[in-house]
Amino acid sequence: MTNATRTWGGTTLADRRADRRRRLVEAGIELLGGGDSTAVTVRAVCRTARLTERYFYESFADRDALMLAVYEHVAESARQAILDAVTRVADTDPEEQARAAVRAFVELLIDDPRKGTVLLLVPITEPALNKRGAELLPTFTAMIRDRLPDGYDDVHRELTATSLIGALTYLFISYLDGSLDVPRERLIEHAVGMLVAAASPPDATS
Amino acid sequence: MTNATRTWGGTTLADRRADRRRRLVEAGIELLGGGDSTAVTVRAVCRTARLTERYFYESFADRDALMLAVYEHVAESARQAILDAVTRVADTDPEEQARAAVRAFVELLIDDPRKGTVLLLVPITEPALNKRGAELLPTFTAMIRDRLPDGYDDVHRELTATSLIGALTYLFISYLDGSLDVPRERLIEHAVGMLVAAASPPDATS
DNA sequence: TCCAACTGAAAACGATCGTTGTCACTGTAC
DNA sequence: GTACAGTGACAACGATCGTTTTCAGTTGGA
Repeated sequence: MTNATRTWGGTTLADRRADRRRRLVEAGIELLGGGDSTAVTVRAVCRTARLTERYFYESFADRDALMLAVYEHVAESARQAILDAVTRVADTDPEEQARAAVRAFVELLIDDPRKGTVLLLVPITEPALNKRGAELLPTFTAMIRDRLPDGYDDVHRELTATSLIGALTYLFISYLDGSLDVPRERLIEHAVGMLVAAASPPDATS
Repeated sequence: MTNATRTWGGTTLADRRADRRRRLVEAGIELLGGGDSTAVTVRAVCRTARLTERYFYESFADRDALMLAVYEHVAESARQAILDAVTRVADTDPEEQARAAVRAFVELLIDDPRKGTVLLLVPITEPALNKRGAELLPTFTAMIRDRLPDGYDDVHRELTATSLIGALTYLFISYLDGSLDVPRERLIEHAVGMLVAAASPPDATS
């Protein structure tokens, strides 16, 4: 049996367990960030984290549990980054808030492209995440749909929100893998422009 | 040694070989259409095609060769469907041509959702296709980029074309997996509307 | 000091995969 | 009818994977 209070090497068991878990998740990000989810084997994760398989199953029931934890960890950091950026400019107009959100997201991807890959590519790639994991994009879609003006019917709002998320996702993916070679500021401005245009109420157009 | 002219069961060797290859590709579409590329094992393909492994390697050097052939087959059918639809209305205005192209593509997806999955989802999923196979989306992107009005600079056109492809792709993916529950005609009209709006020259906007 | 908890490395197990090889059988040409 | 190309079912091989187990060493509390 284990003893959570007993100290070992200056730390408690719970601390060491948490540290090992953190290293495993970080190793998962590192490997999953390469874009090839088949490279994320239990052995590779353990080797990257400099741990043995025994400690893998100390923190995760199976490989899928790690996948889920990795995705959730990255998604949570993205949510936090966006939320922080928006609340930091909560007293400005909606366009400025959209700009702050997009900028925070893009800078997160640039600071750590692995996270961008995990966030945008892996939910589609990995069967373990197809069902339970890929809830970030639908969440964003619903957020945008609910912020669209009332001038349109529900179908139009759903179509517009879905289109926006698809456009933003593909923009970021292309920017990440280098196939979209544009200045960062132009990318941000374009993304913000689409959001703002969609948020403005309909006037003369159909 | 083989003898291509000798008849067997009323057909020549070349005919039987071609027929077996066709059945293998069809089995690949069937399995890959499920969205899980790991389900496409050599054994599963052969079982679906009611052939044995020996005939698999008669037509394909290895598993990746089949993957490529499946993708190319589906992509070619999509290209043909779009091209046929556009040429059929070659004498109408560009908006009507865009409508015909989108309608042809959407109807292809509806007639055979497996093809839509292969076309839109698999190039990202399957490592064997990440490099060589996924050339359909960049091709479409370039096609759209070159058809955008001259009023913008190259960066804007690149951003707009990429956004459009991303939006269309995600729209179709969402429509295919049922998460975008809208009437088919609305989907087509929305897609056409985006294309037409992007193709119209800039006026008062930046 | 002694014992039990903890650690690290690696072997082992069963499953599945891609790929190749074997073997008995069937239809066709001569 | 005999030899042989073609066929179909399946075993076999080596590799890799997820997962479990073993085992020798190390650390800290009693």
